[in-house]
Amino acid sequence: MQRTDFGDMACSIARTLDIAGEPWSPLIIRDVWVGIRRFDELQRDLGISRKVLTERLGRLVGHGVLERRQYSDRPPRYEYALTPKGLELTEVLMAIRTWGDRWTAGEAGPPTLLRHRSCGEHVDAEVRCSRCGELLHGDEVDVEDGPGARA
Amino acid sequence: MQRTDFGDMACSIARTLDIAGEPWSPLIIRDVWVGIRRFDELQRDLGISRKVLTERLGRLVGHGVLERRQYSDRPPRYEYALTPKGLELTEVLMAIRTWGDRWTAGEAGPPTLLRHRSCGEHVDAEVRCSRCGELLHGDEVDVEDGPGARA
DNA sequence: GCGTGTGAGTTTCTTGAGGGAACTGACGCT
DNA sequence: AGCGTCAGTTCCCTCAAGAAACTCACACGC
Repeated sequence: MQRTDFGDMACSIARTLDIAGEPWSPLIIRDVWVGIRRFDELQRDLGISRKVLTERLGRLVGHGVLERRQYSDRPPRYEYALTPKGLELTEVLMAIRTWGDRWTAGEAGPPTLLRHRSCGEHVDAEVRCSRCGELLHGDEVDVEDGPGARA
Repeated sequence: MQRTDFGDMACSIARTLDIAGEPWSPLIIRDVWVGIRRFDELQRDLGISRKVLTERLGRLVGHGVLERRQYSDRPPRYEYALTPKGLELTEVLMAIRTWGDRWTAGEAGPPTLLRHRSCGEHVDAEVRCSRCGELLHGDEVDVEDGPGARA
């Protein structure tokens, strides 16, 4: 958790960051997404401190992004899985990945490829307009107050 | 900057977070995007400490996401603007906003509306497949190693 | 039954980033 | 001369991140 609380700002970006924007949280979600679900696996893969991992997992579970479930009774063992809410966050992660591939990959090329099962191809995520389907660019939209403004 | 350096992980998400994932950075980019470009405006709007704002702006400029330019000669006054690299990050912000609207807005409704100039409507950002154009869901893709894996 | 190993955390300690508030410096206004 | 504005700096204090050791419940091999 950051020092400042983003959660009660009247901004969906700030509120999302409050849930999943702290350092490590997006990477934890990415790992769970690609199948790294157990505490020790996560700790090793990320190089995160165990204390912080505990705290982040608890927070993400608390916000309904991850679900903790027991996969062994004796000994008691747990793993984490994405909830539907968490699964939708992967769309944001894919958009981030597109940007990172474009602007940070360099000579070596992208570290990962995404294969879309329904079309079978290597694909990228694109951000498009929900009405006209065109690519949505930041300089082609106007941000206006919505009903939930000034919370 | 976080304690741990995400920049040299072989992951476009981690690298992107290293550039723009620290606390406050996405909100600074959002503000510049919607026209809040000056130091004092940003400080007031976000409630961020001036020290941290200075540091974040410098970092974002250093990574080529923002550009600092003088808009007055005497007295010397500066403002910040998105570079093309920074402007593309707004697509990520719009995807984040979609998620936040869906999962955090509640009764009051979304704090902001996005009007797409080319179609004139209030729209949302959707994440779609670059090949087949379908909505791209996290559970419909496989993540494979790319050429830049294992950096 | 005893030592070893494993998974899933806790605890302790140290360091350093974030928050707050005051200060600086160049200039404009009256 | 004095006040206000913008764009930062500087200072101090607190609290979160990192590292490493410790705990606890159990399984396994001998």
